[in-house]
Amino acid sequence: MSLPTTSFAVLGLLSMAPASGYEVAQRADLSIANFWPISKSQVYGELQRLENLGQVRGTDVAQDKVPDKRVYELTTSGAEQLDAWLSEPTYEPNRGRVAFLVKVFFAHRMPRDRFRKLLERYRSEAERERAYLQQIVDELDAPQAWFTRATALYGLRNAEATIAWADEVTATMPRRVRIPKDAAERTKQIFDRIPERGKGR
Amino acid sequence: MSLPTTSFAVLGLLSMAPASGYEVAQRADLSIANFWPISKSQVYGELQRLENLGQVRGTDVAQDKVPDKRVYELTTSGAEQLDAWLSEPTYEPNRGRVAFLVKVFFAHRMPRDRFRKLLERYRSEAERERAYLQQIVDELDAPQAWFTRATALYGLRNAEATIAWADEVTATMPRRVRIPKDAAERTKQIFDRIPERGKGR
DNA sequence: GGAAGCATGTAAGATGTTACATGATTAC
DNA sequence: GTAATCATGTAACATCTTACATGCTTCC
Repeated sequence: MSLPTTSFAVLGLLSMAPASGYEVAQRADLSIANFWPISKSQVYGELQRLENLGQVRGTDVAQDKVPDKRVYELTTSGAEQLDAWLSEPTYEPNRGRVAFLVKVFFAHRMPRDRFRKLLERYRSEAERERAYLQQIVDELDAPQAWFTRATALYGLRNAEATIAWADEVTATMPRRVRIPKDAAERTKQIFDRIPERGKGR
Repeated sequence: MSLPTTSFAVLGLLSMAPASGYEVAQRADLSIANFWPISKSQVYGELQRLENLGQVRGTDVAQDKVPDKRVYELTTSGAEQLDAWLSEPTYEPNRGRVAFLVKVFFAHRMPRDRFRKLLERYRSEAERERAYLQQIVDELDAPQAWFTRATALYGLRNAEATIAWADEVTATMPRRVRIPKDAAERTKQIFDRIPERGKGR
């Protein structure tokens, strides 16, 4: 029974310093949210599960003015699990879902100009993303921040690639495309010719 | 009450030709699975919902040797909904989740060599992906396949970017990195300096 | 002094995945 | 002649998101 990535993300966040659920959620938002967002409720759920599994230990802390809280810290077992997971290769089962590509795939159904607009819009969003990540990368130009910077750089490079892609397809977009009735069949045949991945799982 | 991307994906797949749930699932696997995977059970669920909403119409078809099936087709309303969705800009709420980056983010916890290996491994998976997509892009070099090709190209360009990123970080990886105790605080401060996105939703 | 935000969390619901069921048919 | 695959699907479960609850404090 293996845990999802989110569990290990929570362990990782706790490894920085003990924290309440609220604080873990906040920390997640300020660190890994760009490539692994976690909602508040998920954090609470994970903490409970991890406590039952003996990987974190929670202690109630009374406060006045604000509600009491339960502060969690890693147990040695938890730290071990985290480290084991970190150094295992990742299968990456969640292949990137990109809703926009669904639109592209069926875009022959819409007027060409409209599609052009969509693409432009998508490009501009990617550009915003790029600028945002560029800022972060710049801010993180310090040796102790190397790992964090590397994650931002990943996003940055991919944003750049997305922008380049938008330009590339905009440039090569044909005036009109006739989709034959048997498109489904044809696509099937094409994928049948391709080995290695088309097939299940 | 707006529907998720998956619903529209199913509408799109039916727009190619009427099909049973089984066939829709198969079609999904052979077409959009690389950027929007849908499991069989999800297809059945969606078809039912869409039928209740009057966007598809199902008719039972008896067969011998194989089980009877229910074949679905778009209604006019369904086609309209699909087209409306297609030409709306996409918010893209599911920001790409990349589990590997969680490992990178906490990689200061592991020996440098081990991390190097991980990165190498990740790179080689990206390379396999790249090769796979390159094949598809090559096969799809025909005018009627332009849209499909564009989607594969997206994946290809991103795979290339990922490979380049792996090389880039491998090259600049420092020998040793000391993570200060107050790393969490510092990161917070950095993100506080960055406008526009650090803050929730 | 009312609205918004902070500091805790819980509950309900939507989405997505994995495992199961079943009879025919092809594959070795 | 057993094992895998096809052609239908259903059921159970795990994950993730959105909305709600509550008392204090700060903002305008």
